[in-house]
Amino acid sequence: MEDYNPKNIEEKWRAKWSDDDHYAPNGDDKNKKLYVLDMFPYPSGSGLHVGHLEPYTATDIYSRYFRMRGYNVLHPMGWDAFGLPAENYAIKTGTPPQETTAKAIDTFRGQIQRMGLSYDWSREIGTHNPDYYKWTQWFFLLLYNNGLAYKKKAKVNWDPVDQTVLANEQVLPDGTAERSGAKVVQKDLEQWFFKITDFAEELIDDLDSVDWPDYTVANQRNWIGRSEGAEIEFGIKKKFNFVLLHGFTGSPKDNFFPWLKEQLEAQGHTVQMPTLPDTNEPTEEGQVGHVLKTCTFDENTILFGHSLGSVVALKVLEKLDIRIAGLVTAGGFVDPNFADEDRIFADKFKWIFNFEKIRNAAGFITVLQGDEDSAVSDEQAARLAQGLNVPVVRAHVGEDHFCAKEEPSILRAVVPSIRVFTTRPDTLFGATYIVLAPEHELVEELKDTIKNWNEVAAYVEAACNKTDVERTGEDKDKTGVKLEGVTAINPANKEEIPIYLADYVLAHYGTGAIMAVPAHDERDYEFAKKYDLPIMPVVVPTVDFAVSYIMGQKDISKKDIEGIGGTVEGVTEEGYLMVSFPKKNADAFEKMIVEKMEPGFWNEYISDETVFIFKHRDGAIERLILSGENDGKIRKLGHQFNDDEDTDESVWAWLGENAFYGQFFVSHKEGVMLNSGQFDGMANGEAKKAITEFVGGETKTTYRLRDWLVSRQRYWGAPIPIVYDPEGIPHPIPEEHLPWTLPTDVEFTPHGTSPLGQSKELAERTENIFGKGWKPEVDTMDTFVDSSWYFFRFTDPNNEKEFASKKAMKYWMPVDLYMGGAEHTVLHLLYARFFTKVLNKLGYIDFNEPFAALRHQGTILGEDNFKMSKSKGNVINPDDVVDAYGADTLRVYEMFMGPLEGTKPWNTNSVAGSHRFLKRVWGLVQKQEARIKSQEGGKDTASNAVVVAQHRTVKKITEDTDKLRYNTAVASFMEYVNVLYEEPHTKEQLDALVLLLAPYAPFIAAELWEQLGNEGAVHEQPWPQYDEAKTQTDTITVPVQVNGKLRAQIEVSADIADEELQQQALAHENVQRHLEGKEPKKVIVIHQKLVNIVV
RNA sequence: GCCGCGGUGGCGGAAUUGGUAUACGCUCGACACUUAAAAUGUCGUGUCCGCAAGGACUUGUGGGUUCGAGUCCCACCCGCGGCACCA
Repeated sequence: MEDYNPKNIEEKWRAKWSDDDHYAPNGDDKNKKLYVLDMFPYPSGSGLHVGHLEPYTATDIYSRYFRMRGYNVLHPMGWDAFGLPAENYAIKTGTPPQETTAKAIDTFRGQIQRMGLSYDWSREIGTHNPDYYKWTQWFFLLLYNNGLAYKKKAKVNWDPVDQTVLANEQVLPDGTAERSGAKVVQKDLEQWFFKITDFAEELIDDLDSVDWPDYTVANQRNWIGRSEGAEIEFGIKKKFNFVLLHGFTGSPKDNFFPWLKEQLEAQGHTVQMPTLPDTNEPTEEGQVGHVLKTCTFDENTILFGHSLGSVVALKVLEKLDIRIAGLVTAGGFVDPNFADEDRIFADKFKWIFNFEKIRNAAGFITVLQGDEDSAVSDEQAARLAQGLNVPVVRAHVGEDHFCAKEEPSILRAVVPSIRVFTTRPDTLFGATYIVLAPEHELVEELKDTIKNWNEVAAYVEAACNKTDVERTGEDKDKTGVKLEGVTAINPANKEEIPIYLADYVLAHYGTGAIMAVPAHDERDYEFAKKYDLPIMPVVVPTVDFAVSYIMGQKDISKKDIEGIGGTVEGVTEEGYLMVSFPKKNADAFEKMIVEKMEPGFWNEYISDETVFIFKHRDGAIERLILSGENDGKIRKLGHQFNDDEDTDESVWAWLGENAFYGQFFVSHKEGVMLNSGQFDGMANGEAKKAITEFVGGETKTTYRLRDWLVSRQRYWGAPIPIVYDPEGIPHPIPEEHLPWTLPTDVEFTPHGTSPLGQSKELAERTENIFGKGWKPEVDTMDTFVDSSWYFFRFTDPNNEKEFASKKAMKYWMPVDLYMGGAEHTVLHLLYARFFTKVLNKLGYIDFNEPFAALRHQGTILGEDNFKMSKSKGNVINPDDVVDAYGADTLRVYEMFMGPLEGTKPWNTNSVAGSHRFLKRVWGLVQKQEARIKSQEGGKDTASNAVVVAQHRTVKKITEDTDKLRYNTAVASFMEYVNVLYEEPHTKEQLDALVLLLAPYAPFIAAELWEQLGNEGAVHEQPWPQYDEAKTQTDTITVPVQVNGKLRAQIEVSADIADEELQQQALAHENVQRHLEGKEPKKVIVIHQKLVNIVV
């Protein structure tokens, strides 16, 4: 009888299983395919830790289990090999990342193979291999060619010491860099982005279709952050002096001109609308001269030109020696080359412009281009905009080339206004000021109008120099500055309201501007309090108010209120205590009032949501009750006892007078409109829509999600496949030049620019292929790009023509079980889903979500309950555990520790316990050999108990393995083995045990299967079956309760009738004793389960 | 603050769909084997009362529903994770 020696058997079987594709899928039955995937690791220099092994073992058990059930299982492994640690190591030591990475991968692979994990090594991939990143680059081009990758200037965190860009996560709350401790500055850099925001809606909606942990789905939703609301336009209170110039063959009576004039004059502006001379044969001198002669210009002038009128406008500005408020063009151009026909005026104008002069002569400039303009091409518009250094603004036109009688987009563009995004359009009447983000473009536009410009400019500069962290983190004390000399008009009530600049409004969210409603928004409230701005409640919460002055004998504290399930809603400035509590607690509430205050309190007026407002007032016995019904109406105050008091006060009058609204109104989002003109009395939910329509606003959904910045000023990543022509215009590298390889002639020490910039080879390569003066992009891609598509590659890893064939993806995808760390609940999963949606949209695949089911493993802590770390010295090295106990023990222990997703501490004693269990399994089989010998000729028998245990165990392990409940599965193994030690059994029970154990402890199972004299490999056997009938015992123990308390256990035949069971239960001695001679009122018999006798 | 998850012995954790709470393992104690230790085996191990039979209490706290609640409902407390001046 041999002792269990894991070292020997594990070596033996590992050698047998060592060929690359030992575990390659080999069937083609689509109905029985299973793709089981681990999040592939970053191969770090320090090797695998025990935490890696938990998910790997979990998916391995799952894969082996389904193989035994006849499934065609794809279970691959690879390396997320690009990344910072290897590069940082290179900076320190000069060792190229290629070398360290290759070494680390070998270590990882060796450790993984040692654990008996059944990966198909013929599909191994590494993201750093040119064969792989060729396709990463191909994906970049796919996005680029479909308008989903673009370059723009972005504000980034720059560490002046390390000379590199930092992620937001790497900047501490005090604005210093986590690593270097240097003060991080904001720097504008040209960066590449992926347009993930285009998919925000699907990324949220499709979460409904996946089997993922709740919190992962919630985190994704949270991150994407959908808000439904409206955009509303606020006019600026200022009288402008408009000069409107019509176009070629036009007149002020044509098109939208009369309408526009009427609209502007209605808003109080003055309008000059000259008839330009020789409209059918215009000349520059004639038209420009006429305008300069007949129109007056001042700093409040807004010059507008339609079509040729815009050319006239430009020429006029060239000649003006004062600065006007703004310039707007619609269908304008600076280039006489028309696609359709030549224009007669083409050589009557000089097509050279002094753009610099023009730009300086106008406060703001807007270039409008209608959709599909047949007269002016997009290119002409773009040239105009480029000269003026502004973006082209796309406008929906009423008719081609802005020729309708009404053109609202022009009206909007011509009058400076502020567009805000709000989720609470119902509170529009309560908007008492406007806040712009410091970066808001309007600030610059209004430069000439703002009286305190120096102060404003200083605030803007200070805000722009702050990092995001500084602006949003730590003390959120609100700061801001008022724009003097400019006010806005609330479009709902036409009130004039001030405009502030404050950094609590973020430029990149919504429109970068908000309407502030201090009565219904905490932040606005705080700001309003600080700057003494008016607060106007417009929604009264749908609750009843009961207002009471009570004789204050004892104080009611917050604790008293909460003790009876009430909520303290707030304290008014005058010291009133506002309280609400559920109606069912009314009695308790009254009791408290009586105890604390005075007798005879009432509760018949309390509804489900009643807010009480108390005021202690010595001697006063006055009660004011407002409403006994909650019907959404605003009630007048009434007096319960003191009829001589004034009863005409409105809720609002009372509340307003006491000015407690901050907290209370903000926390109640539902209610009835008030102070909102015609909308008074409407439910606020309805008012959202009604008020949006009333002011011509637009319903809008906004997302928190921002586009994905993929540029990294780093070496160890996939180079971005872009080159720049001598004018600096980016061009995609044609596919035939992929992989666009990472150069090796670089130094790793940071210089503040991307390491690729130093490469001579890369520069020469670029010029050789594209021509003199062409330059390569020197940034590499975020490593999250590499991992956003690797699961596709595994389905077809050696394909040289495509990233994966449609056939292979159709067969294998989506991933049936994806296992990995909870730290990836947001970024990696979001990016992978984004790539999948792009491929779906472009017709490469026909599914929408890459990972059908997802599970996370929890963290394994050190024995001291702290996270394992070198500095704490609590790291468990898996190699040591394997050396001491074998891989099977480590596998079984990690599965037995607790639920997969839980955080749990390592416990060396428990490892020994798992080892003991395997030794006991081993011992059973050794004894079996001896038993067979001693029983030669005799008869093998198994007890009933053992047969029942066998079938129950098969059932339980099958169910638990299906559901990845491995901890309870291992517990069942232990119970079964305990039974086998006590009861006579045959080889059948041992075979079942070894088969069940095969996915969990593959080495010992293989060895014992052989020792039991069975043919073939244990892992290729069919999964054992159980017989439901054999899971039942002949007799059962039924608990008997008296009044719900356990008083006896009776042993009865399993097929006993309920009546018989009841009789036996009643007959039991201890039961009789507890009945104390009384007749049972009721006896509850749960078939085969329980008897409860009620007396 | 908002969203999500959880709270059960000395520890990790079980408990079907409302039906014997504490399975399984660890720890600890006693015993057996041994010159001894390790290993192994047997028994015990929620708290309290009791020699025992038996009884009382117990799943974060307080209420509720039910013949019966760890499980369902209400309120609260605590812990973990995510987001956080996102209008």
